[in-house]
Amino acid sequence: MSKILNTSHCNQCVYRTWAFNKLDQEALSLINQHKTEVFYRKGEVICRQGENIAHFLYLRKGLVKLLTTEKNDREHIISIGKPLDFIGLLSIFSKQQHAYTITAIEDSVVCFVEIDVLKQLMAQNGEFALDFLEKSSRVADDVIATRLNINTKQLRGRIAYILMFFSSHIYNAMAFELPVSRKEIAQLIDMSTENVIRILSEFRKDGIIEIEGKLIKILDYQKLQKVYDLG
Amino acid sequence: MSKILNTSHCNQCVYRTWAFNKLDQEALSLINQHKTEVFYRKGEVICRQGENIAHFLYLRKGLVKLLTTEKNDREHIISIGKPLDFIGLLSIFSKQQHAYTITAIEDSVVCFVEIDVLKQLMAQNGEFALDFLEKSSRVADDVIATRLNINTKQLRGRIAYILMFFSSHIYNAMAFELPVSRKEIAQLIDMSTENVIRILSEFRKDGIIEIEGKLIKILDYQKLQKVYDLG
DNA sequence: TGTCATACCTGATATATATCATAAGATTTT
DNA sequence: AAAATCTTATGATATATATCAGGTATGACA
Repeated sequence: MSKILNTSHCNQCVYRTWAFNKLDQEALSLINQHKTEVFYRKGEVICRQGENIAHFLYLRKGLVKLLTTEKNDREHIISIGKPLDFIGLLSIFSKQQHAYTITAIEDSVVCFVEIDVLKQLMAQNGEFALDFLEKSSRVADDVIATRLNINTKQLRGRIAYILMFFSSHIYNAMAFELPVSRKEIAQLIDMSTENVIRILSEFRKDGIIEIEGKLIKILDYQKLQKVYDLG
Repeated sequence: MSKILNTSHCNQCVYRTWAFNKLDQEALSLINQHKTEVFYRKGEVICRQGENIAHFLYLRKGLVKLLTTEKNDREHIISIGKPLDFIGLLSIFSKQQHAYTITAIEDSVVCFVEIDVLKQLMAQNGEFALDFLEKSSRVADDVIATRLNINTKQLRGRIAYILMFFSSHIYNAMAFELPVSRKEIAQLIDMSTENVIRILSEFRKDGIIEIEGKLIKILDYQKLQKVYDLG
C-alpha cells in the first residue's frame, strides 16, 4: 500500500534547483507547508483520469506511466515519466480534471503540491511563471514529437525507438531490465502484443539484442539506430 | 505575395480580451510598438521549420497548417490552426528554432510580436504569465488528445473525425468548403490519399454526406457521430 | 503442492490499409 | 488554346499488421 512519508524539506529536493530555482526561501517554505510526499509501490495508482485536480505532482523517485482507458476498456499509454519530467503534464493547468491515469511502474515517491499555492506564487512571481512555462512546454513538445514519430514508423522502427528510449533516456545503459511488460510496450507504441514479442525475437536473431525475460542487452546500437532511421 | 499591413493598434485586436486581458494599457502599447502585422495569401509560407524563433505568432484572420517534412520529403500535418489558437504552439517557449513549418491554407493575417518583449512582460507580470500558461497548455493538450484519438481509430473513424472537426470547430456549419485537399487530409490523419477519397465516397453512398468537389454537406450528423464512436 | 492466472512465444490465417495502375476532370503554365 | 500538372476517382493487387490458436514458462495463491 502507498503511504505518506515523513516529509523532508523542499530545500533537500531534487526539484529545488530545477523547477524552483526562481523561488526564494520564503516561497519554498510556503510550498513546503502545502505539500505531501507519498510512497507508491510498483503497480499502484497515483491518480485517476477524471478525478479533480488539486495538486501538481512531482515524481521524486521511480518511474510512472500515463494512460487513458478507452470504451473497449483497452488501455493506451501516452508516455513514461521519470523524475524531473513534470508528470502531471499540462492538463494540470488547462483542465479541472486529470486527463490521464498515472500509475507507478517502479516503486516511486511522488510529491503533491497544492496547485492553488503554486498558482499564487506564479501570479506573484513572473520570473517563476515564465520559467515554469518554458519547462512545461518542453514536456508537451516532447510528447507531441514522440507521438508523431511513432506514427510515421512501422513496427521495427517503433521497437527500435522503445529500446533506445529505455537505454538512453531512462537507464543510460546498454543492459537494463525492462520496467514494463510486452503488453505495455504494445499499448505505448500502438501495436499488438504478439508483434512486440515477435519483433524482439527478430532483433535477437539479427544479433541486435540479447533477451532474457525482462533483461535486455543491446549488442549493436548502431544497427539499432539504423533500423530506427529506416522507419 | 505576403505584405506588411498598416498596423492597427492592439486595442482593436481580437486577442486583446483573450490572451492579453491581464495587461494594462502601458503593456499593450509596448507590444504595439514591437509587433508587425502581415498578410499572407493562401498557400504562402509563414515560417519555416528550423528558423530561429524571434516572434510569437498570432493568427488574426484565416486558417493555417502546421507541418513537418520527413526525410522521404513526405509532409506530415500536425494540426490546423484558426484564430485564437496560439499557432506558434509551445515550441516557441521551449526551443530556439521553430519545430514546424506554418503555411496559410486560407488568406490570413498574422501578427508577429517580438518574443523578448512578451517574455519581459511575463517576468514582470505573473498574472499575465499564469494566464498565458493556462491558455497555451490547452493548445498542447488538444494536439496530444487529437493525435492519440486519431491513432486509436481506423480509417472511417478518422474521416468522420475530420468532417466533424471542420463542421463544428472551424466553420460551425453543416455545409462548408474544405480548405484542404484530400492529400492534405491524408497527411493530417495518417492515411493514404486514395483511401481518403474512397471513404468519402463510401460516406456519400451511405447517405452521410453530399460531395461536390471541395464542397461538403453533412446530411446525417448522427450517423457520422456513430461512425466516429465506433472507431 | 498443486491449481490458477498471467506473461511470454511462435505459427497460421484474416483483415485493414497501402500501393499500383489507369483515367477523367480541374488548374496552372506556356 | 494547348500542354503540362495536379486533384479527384475507382478497381486490382500487394503488404503490413492484427487476430486467432496452440504452446511453454513464470509467478501468485490456496
